[in-house]
Amino acid sequence: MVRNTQQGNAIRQALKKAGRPLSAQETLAMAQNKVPGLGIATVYRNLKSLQQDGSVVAVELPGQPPRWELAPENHHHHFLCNTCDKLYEINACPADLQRLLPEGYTMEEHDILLRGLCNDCSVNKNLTGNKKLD
Amino acid sequence: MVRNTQQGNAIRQALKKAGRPLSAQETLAMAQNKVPGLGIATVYRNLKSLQQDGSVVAVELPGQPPRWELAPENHHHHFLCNTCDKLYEINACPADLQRLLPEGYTMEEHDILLRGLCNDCSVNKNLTGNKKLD
DNA sequence: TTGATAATGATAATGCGTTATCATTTAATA
DNA sequence: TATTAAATGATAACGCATTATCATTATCAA
Repeated sequence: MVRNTQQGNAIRQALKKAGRPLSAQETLAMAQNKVPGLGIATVYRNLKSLQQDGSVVAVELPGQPPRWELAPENHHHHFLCNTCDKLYEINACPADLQRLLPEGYTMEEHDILLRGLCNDCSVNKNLTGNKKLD
Repeated sequence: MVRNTQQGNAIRQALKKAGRPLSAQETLAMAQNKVPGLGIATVYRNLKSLQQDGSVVAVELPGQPPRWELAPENHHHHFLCNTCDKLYEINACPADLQRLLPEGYTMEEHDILLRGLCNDCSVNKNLTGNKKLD
């Protein structure tokens, strides 16, 4: 029998509020704003069961541990900021992927990850000393 | 002072002959055809120094350890076969990636990984009992 | 050929993300 | 409210890829 716990709620709300895939540590940090004593084991436990019931999806990245996002409604990709290391959702997809395939190959899925500077980091980069934000 | 060893040669030849990025284990297996006693530590040692001198590049994949390929001449992407798990080079690139970016974002790199069945596995899939190859 | 030492092979150790353990807490039902 | 067992928190243990260790081997300049 599944119980409605403060910790579980805080974790789900963190993912929802973030609106982007979170790492286990990011999830912990955000959910601790609601439940200060929250432990990392509980984060992993909850992410795992949310993934198993289909409400959360793991986003695998090249060369780093997965992040988790609420089960997406639409096909989409991601953008990883080289500066703040946040992962963002990109609601778009290249049109001509099939043409990249060599003869005889069959494409079943595709992973696309764009990297660079997110809006926040692009803005901050252009600020000089006397123009700092907050 | 760098020495020219059978093991080092076998490892470089394996990468060259394969023509696709190899995992550490794949590299070991292929190079052992030339040097049967080869150990995995030597594979890692050589891959690391080849990477450091720039003649080999690590290919990071989502959710799995890296593979290594000879330093590529052209920008390219990869195709991972869902059946044989081999990684292939794809010498093509989508044209319209910039348009995927949200306002204010700056793209610096992009990773693209196509998945599905390679030519060999596509062919084998369509063979019935009495039509087996080799 | 020989001597110095770079490189190797076997394997123990490491790092790190994740999971298991278990005593304690807490949600939910009676 | 008391009861029961699901859930939690602290942390030890695990899995696995990679690296360090060290005795041994093999390269190569003299």
